[in-house]
Amino acid sequence: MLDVRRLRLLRDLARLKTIAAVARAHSYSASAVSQQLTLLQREAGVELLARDGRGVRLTPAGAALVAHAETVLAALEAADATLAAARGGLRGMVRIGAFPTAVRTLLPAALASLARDHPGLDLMVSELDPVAMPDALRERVLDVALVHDYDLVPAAPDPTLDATPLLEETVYLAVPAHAGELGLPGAREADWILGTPGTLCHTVALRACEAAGYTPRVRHHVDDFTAVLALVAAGLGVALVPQLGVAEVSAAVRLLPLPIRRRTSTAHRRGAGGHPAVAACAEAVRAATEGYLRGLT
Amino acid sequence: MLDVRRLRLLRDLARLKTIAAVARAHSYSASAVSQQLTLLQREAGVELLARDGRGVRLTPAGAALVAHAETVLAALEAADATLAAARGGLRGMVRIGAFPTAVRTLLPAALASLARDHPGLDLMVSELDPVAMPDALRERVLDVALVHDYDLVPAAPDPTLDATPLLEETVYLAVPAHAGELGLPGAREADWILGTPGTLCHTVALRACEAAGYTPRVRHHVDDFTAVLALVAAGLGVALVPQLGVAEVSAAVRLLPLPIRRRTSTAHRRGAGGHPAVAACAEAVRAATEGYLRGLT
DNA sequence: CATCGAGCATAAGCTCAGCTTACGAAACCC
DNA sequence: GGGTTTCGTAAGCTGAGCTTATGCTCGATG
Repeated sequence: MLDVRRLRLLRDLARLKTIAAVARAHSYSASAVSQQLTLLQREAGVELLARDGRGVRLTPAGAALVAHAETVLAALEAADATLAAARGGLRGMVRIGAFPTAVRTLLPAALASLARDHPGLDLMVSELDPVAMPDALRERVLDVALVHDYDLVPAAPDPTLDATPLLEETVYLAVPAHAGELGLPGAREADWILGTPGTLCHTVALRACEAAGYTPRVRHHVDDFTAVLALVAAGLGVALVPQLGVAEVSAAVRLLPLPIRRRTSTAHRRGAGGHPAVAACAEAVRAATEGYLRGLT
Repeated sequence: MLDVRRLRLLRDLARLKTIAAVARAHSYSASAVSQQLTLLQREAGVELLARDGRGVRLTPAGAALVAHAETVLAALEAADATLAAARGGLRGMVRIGAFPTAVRTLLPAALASLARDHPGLDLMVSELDPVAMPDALRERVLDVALVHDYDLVPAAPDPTLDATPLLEETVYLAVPAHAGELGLPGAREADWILGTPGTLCHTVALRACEAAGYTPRVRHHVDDFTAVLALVAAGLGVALVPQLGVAEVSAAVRLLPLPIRRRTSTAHRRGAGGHPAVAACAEAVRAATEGYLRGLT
């Protein structure tokens, strides 16, 4: 019977593409991973990977085995979840990952209700950029995460994670109130305020401009939307801001709704949905979101 | 993450009831099994077993974990199956278990066609009593087995195995031609020819008589149905014989159909259904059965 | 009721799976 | 063509997990 630890390495290889990366993710030496994958191939009796340049790539058989590995690991995660339930339910550490805006808007109420209803839970919040969430979940650094999903960016459906939709917002183009231009095309010649490179916001803004037929002149790199809006109000540039990012609207800023939608979901490792603490967190965030949206209207 | 080897031990404990039996099944010392299960409990953080007299029993949490273990192990078996398919499909050893009658009637044609169509397969047939089949499958002594399922005996649906129905027969009461009695009640005073104790045939005959309101006077213990019919023809007693058991009917034997049905299925470990060799065997047996039945009418 | 055997747990010790570091080869980049 | 990255192999060490030995408890049996 196949060794599950090795299957996990193979699955991670499918995602991380290189043995060295898998080794880093598992805090192993690259040699150890290489050895274990070689042994897995011997067990399997088929070539699972082949050299490709100075790296490796999965053979079709390897990819097929990865699919099975996903189900095996999800089943193990589910087993863990029912054990956690048996262990007395809502106790222990839960690590929640959220993007900065959510930490300000959605999470406070959710955390308060969780702390009140389940005093046995040790909640830990990590502010993280959305792009880093999936990896953090998979590497078991996080248990629950708030993730984004734009139309513009390839949302790569992830077989190792389960996501349940939470809310959908419109994205605005924030421009100084006195500005004359309207909409994305009009911002072609404007100075742009983007997130720091590598963040999802950065990518989305680039893609949006690209779709409008130009590359923006990037002038500032700021992640915090309050700060971004302050810069816009000061007339220093334009920026993309999602609905959640505009808590109080300054009179010096005009918000032009764009046909870009931002969907937010709560995510967890597949199989961990049965974990009572995970389920409680997801539910608390959902309730807090509902409350927050009701408070806005 | 839970250790799969330990989960397997727990699952087998659920079936075999005692640590000692699990140890025997795995060719381990009882101590090793005990240690591993203790470690599994530590990993789980819940009591999974509790002492019960001089044995152990599963706690509810333990039973719940066993259910998850089943799905994990089935997924691993499925992974094995697709690897076998990738390995070039129909090569390697396949061990088939069948009851004696099937070995005579159904299997020859099936084996011939398998050997012809898939020369890479190494077929091994083991004659085994039906009651021993499930264990042999689980312990990986067999890959495919022909199993029985009477209305009379508790067919205990087995979550670790998959069975697909193959054929259904009537069971006859075989009596000497000159005998006057008719049906089961009339055989109350007769001498009975049964299988050796412990076999399924033995149990079924006892149950049938029990249902008719008496315990049979057992005179002979014979498993081979040809031999049984010879004894009946010689006037030495009566016996239960399934349809497959009566190849050629002697004039000295009268067959009275009973309202007892015997269903035969092909079975394999859950998840192994995708194994090309296993699938080919099951299909060959099915085709051979069809041919055999067509030859009878 | 005393004895015996079956089942389980713990202790102590040994072996091998699987990790590490060290090294070499091959491929991309400048 | 050096420098860097990636992978594989060799050699060696450590700990997980096996064994045997021992003791305890429970139930069956004469």
